[in-house]
Amino acid sequence: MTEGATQPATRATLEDVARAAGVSLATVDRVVNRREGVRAKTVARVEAAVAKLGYRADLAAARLARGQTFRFAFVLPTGSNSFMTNLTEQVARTADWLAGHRGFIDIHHVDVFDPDVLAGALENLSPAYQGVAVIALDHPRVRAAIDELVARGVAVVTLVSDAPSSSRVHYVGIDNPAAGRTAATLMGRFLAGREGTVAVIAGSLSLRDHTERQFGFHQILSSEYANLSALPVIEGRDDSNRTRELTAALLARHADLRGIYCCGAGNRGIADALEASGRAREVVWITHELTEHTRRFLVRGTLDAIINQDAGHEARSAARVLLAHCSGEPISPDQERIRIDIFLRDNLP
Amino acid sequence: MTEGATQPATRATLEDVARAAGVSLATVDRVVNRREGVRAKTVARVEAAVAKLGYRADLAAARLARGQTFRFAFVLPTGSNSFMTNLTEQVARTADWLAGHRGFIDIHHVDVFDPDVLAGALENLSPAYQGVAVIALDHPRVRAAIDELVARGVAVVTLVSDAPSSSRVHYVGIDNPAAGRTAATLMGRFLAGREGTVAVIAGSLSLRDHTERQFGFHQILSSEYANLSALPVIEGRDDSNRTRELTAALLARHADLRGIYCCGAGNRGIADALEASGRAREVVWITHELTEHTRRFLVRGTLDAIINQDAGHEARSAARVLLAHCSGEPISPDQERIRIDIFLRDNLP
DNA sequence: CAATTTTTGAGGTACGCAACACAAAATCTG
DNA sequence: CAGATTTTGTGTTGCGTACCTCAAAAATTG
Repeated sequence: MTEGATQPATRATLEDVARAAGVSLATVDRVVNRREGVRAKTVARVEAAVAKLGYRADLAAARLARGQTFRFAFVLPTGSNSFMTNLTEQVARTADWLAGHRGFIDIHHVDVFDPDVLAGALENLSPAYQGVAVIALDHPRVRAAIDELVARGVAVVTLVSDAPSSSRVHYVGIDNPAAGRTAATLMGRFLAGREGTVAVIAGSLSLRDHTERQFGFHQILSSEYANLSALPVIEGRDDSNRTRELTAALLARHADLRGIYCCGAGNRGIADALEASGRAREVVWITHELTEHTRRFLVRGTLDAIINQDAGHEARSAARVLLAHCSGEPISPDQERIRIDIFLRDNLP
Repeated sequence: MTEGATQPATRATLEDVARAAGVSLATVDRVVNRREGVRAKTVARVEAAVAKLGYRADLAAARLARGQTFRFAFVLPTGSNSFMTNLTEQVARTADWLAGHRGFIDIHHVDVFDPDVLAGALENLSPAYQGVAVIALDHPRVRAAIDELVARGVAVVTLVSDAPSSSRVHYVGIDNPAAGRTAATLMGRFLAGREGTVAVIAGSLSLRDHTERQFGFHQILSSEYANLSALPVIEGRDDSNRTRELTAALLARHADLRGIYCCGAGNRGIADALEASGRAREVVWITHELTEHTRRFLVRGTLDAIINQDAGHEARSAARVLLAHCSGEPISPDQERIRIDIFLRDNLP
């Protein structure tokens, strides 16, 4: 049977509310926009009418009337790897979407790995921005720069990499320790009791996200998989040539190497070394970020799993959060939570 | 250095375009809304001005001026399991959001497992709806009902369960065969070479999504994991009591049972039986849908992995697709693709 | 060149709300 | 009860676009 919760066919306007409450439009306006000078009794009457008619402000009309426009700056790394390239493109697409909603995004490219350069860029941002999204570094100067922006009334969200001790209003990105733990569980279960060593390759241990991932990874590996022992973390600087050599050396030195967890970039180097060694099939390799390269390695079977964060979601979420913050609307945490995606060969998008 | 792609501080309006092109507002309107009666030469001039100024219609203003409102019907199952309850809630939340964008959602509860009832419900839907989202059944009568709606100019999207041979404009849901393959790969890898049998429990094989999942599961299991042999599929009718008994019987009969893949509901019964048998730790159990129950089983270690589809995403996506379709806007396939989530204990949201 | 058709311009209204000014009414104060 | 104060009503304008009418201008035709 089709028993539906049928709603009124047409939306109630402010005028309808005014009529229903027996007050004027101005009073309703005062109530819904929480302005002063209305008796509590009247407020109650208006709110009752709002509830009764199910009045909801027409966001389109409200934004039009307010006539506000928003300018946001996205501070992203220069050059860089496939993930960052993709993120930049997703931000550009988001900008395109925002343009239809009275919002503008400027993309600023900065060397985000240098705290001074990054902090300087944040300090010199035009005061025209109501919001800033930045791939942060958890460094005192950067933190100070963020805090100053926030103090100036600018909404700041950190993107992909957080600065938790700063006063940013929101972090858009994954829980990195949890991502590391996820990788460790996959590694442990895929190796199912076999004994041997596992290597961890990070970009740089001065990057908070890489550190957190390897922390989570070690945590689970050591507590749950006694059969596996982790080798000291190697820093590959997110560079393929360097990771190629490091991986080749690893494979040569450790005959009992069972797994590689790469919590940064430089995957092409790892793939080359693994495939050259002839041990690609037996060594379980888990890495981060779905790119055209890692996709290929996964399909080919060299790579066993990808832990991913969806750059498109991150870009859109950052824009939504900034927009909501600037226009005083609430955000739904559910929708803005960035998930830790696991990709196997079978569930690739 | 902060070299940014700085955009104009304020958006260009139709008037700006008119001025730049040296024509009147009416002409610009004719061009941007593709009305007739404008010389090709003039069209080109206006379009050049649009491009030069980077004009983008203000969606808020456009929608306001058009004054259209949209009514959508969501046809969901009556009563039912945790997943459907959650989906219903997410649809309600989406309705709340849509209300701010001149859209209304009515939720109709129907026994979607009965093709005649479902088809009847679709046939009797009020003609006031511009769009319908339905958890479909791939059955001739249902297909015909969908086709008729589409023929009447109603946008129809299938939700969670598809009717691919119908003329629905979009399917919002996961790739079920791929989900089954994903489960099989996890099963195969978690069992890592051990020999034995694997059971598959479906709700009903007349449900397309369940069939597709078990198809994908068997496909990978038989081709890649010769060490594991699948038992005949069991139909648990998504009922916990029934699955409890069936699982208990399975465990009693098959000492070499290594894994259980449940591609439907009834998980509480499986958990009970597994835990009662004392073999919860050694048997790899993989199931679908993250609910409060499956979350608990996963954390406890009884359950090894959850294949999930995000009900919130699905609800929002369906609404966005319907809205876009009705207002002639394009959709971005990227954003509307529903992912096959894998949840381990470590990456639970 | 006149008559006809096509193209363009000018101008208006409406959408629902925000924001403001000012007057009128109600309430409170001394 | 007069005066001061608070609360409410009336009215206006503008946001950027859609859509409409009617007239003016330009191009095309016979």
